[in-house]
Amino acid sequence: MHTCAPMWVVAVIPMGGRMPVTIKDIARVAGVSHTTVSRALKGNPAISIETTDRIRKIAQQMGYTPSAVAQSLLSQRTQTIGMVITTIADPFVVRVVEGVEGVAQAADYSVFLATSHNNPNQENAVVETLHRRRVDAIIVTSSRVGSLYSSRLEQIKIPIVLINNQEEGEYLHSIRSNDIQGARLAVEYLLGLGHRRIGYLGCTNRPRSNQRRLSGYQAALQQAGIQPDPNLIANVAADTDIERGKAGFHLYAQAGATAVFCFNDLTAIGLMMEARRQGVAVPAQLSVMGFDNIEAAMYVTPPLTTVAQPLLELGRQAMQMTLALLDGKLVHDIRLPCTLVERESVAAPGR
Amino acid sequence: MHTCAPMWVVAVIPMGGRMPVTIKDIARVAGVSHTTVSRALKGNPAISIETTDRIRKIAQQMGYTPSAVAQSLLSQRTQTIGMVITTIADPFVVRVVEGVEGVAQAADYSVFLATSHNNPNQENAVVETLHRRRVDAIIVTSSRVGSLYSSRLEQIKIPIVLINNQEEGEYLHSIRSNDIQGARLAVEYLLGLGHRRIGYLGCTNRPRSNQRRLSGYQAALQQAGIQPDPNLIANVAADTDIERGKAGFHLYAQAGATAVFCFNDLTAIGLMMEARRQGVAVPAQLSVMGFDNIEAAMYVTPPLTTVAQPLLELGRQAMQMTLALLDGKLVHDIRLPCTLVERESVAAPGR
DNA sequence: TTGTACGCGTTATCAA
DNA sequence: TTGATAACGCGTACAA
Repeated sequence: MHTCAPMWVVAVIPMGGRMPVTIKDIARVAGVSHTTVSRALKGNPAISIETTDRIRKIAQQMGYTPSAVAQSLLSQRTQTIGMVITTIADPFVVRVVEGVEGVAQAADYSVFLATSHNNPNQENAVVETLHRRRVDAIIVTSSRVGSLYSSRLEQIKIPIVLINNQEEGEYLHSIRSNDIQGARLAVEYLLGLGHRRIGYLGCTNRPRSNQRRLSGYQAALQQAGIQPDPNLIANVAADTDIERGKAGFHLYAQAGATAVFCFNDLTAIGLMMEARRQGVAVPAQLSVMGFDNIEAAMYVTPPLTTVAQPLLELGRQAMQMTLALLDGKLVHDIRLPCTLVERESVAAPGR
Repeated sequence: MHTCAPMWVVAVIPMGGRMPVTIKDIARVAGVSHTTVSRALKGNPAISIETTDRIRKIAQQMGYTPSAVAQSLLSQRTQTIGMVITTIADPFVVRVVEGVEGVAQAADYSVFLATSHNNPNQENAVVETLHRRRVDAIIVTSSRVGSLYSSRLEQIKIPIVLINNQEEGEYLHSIRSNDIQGARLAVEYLLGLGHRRIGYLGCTNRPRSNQRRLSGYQAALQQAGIQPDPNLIANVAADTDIERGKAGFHLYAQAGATAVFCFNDLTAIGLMMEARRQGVAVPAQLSVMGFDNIEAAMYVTPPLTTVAQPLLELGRQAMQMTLALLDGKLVHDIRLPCTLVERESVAAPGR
């Protein structure tokens, strides 16, 4: 009697359950113990070549993928890191995330994204969640808090790397760009063009960075023999960076600045928008300098002259530092220099 | 004999190992079984009030956090989803991620971020990694491939939600904005202002969306009794959207368009940059219309008139759909309408 | 060369 | 009211 079963059906592989296939499933099909399967898949030389091949073939056909969950439970390592950010809506953050993710992926680490919305409670909550998930390390960007949950972080004994953090901490590792040097760079450039009445438009929600940039600004002025004028310095509280920038227009209108150095690019863009609305030409009547070099800085009119923070590099090195820490290595904090990006929003002061 | 032990030291709580504390550690300290600890922490009414309180206090002091890894192994659920994106550098993607993450966090899900760089191999690799980590579901944005790994996705029997995907798939769920309607909206607006020679500046790396927007463009023209002129249609291959936009300037220069509808905002911005460089005024001589309504569209000069894709909403609803699927509910694909955002890069054609 | 037994941290079942 | 035991998927020490 002739059946229709084709020659090449060697074994009937049962599939179609909802659960992922495990080494036990493979073991059952292959007629060996799950231990043998485990060894075969890892290329353990103790297992005969034929068995290994056979098992691998079956595993492939059954679409087997090892469970990182089970492996983690055993190894006490999840190959996972948590990235705590204020909000992904911040273009500053985006580049940093990009840097972290790239290095992480290359090192076979996966990244949990967790946003805190600059809210201390939520920041505590996400840290707690990450710990529950047993991430191997945590990277935090631009946190205001730090001190708040520090006692908790003492208990969670995993590497913590802070990027441009606003608080100091003993047991934490940090990496940041050199705000002071960056601010000096900006102001020296303006001075070099002949500006004497230079404004500083700062913020209130990132006190530490703001303070550093202000210091750099003041240092550059003093070195040039100019006494900083308080009227030319404004730390504006506002809902958004753009709003802050618009609100800072008085530095030109009232205080008579010929150039304004802004806390960040979005603030600078806001200032330029307000200037245009008021019919003030940038840079002919007012020079505007940003900080960060976000992507949009290239596209605005005029293209924004700014201080570039090495955002991508900040993220990359943060992840590299994390890997080093996970490797048990000693690391020292890192401060990356900023660079000036000359575009068209700054010119010599009008006569 | 008098010892120095102070009265208030009720128990010596051993701490300071590198491993996180487990319920067994707590059980040892409390002098009960780990089962009791588990029950007490979960508020099981079988455990006496005092024992429960005592155990909870100890757990707190020891800084206990349950291991999601162990819980996942048992429950076969990780409360985790994977988000596959091309690159976080795309402002389009950023908003979508924001939407997904917000809803996920509220539902107590964590999000793995995985970038594919629009590279099919890497896309396969990240899907494999996510499966290894036993994510409960996967959300993919703007994938070109889809078909490539579909056979693999058949084996991984978890919900897959595609956002603005470029390929069709049977067993996949999808959510996207209505490209055709959005494009019609744009072109009808231009027609209403009196434009007759309207260009379309498209791309090659997002064939499906591009085709849909082109269709909408053509439909609007035909409905107005205008035969689409092939010279006014350009699908430009370029490294970046900005480059594509610059390259599309010939639609004005050679083909004599009075308005150009661009595939996306960055393309439109590139076109405006080139126009400015060539001394062509936007919108006086050339109207430029974008698509997406990314953040930068507000800041460029002139502010870009564009079609808003509901990016945040796309992300939100994708995650909500995912939650519904995880809940075993039936869902149907979603198409969200686009809206027109009038700004200043479009005007009536010059006489 | 292969299999058995145990443990990772947690929950569920059954027994006391 | 509490405890012992098994199980989730995997890897490893030890035994055969």
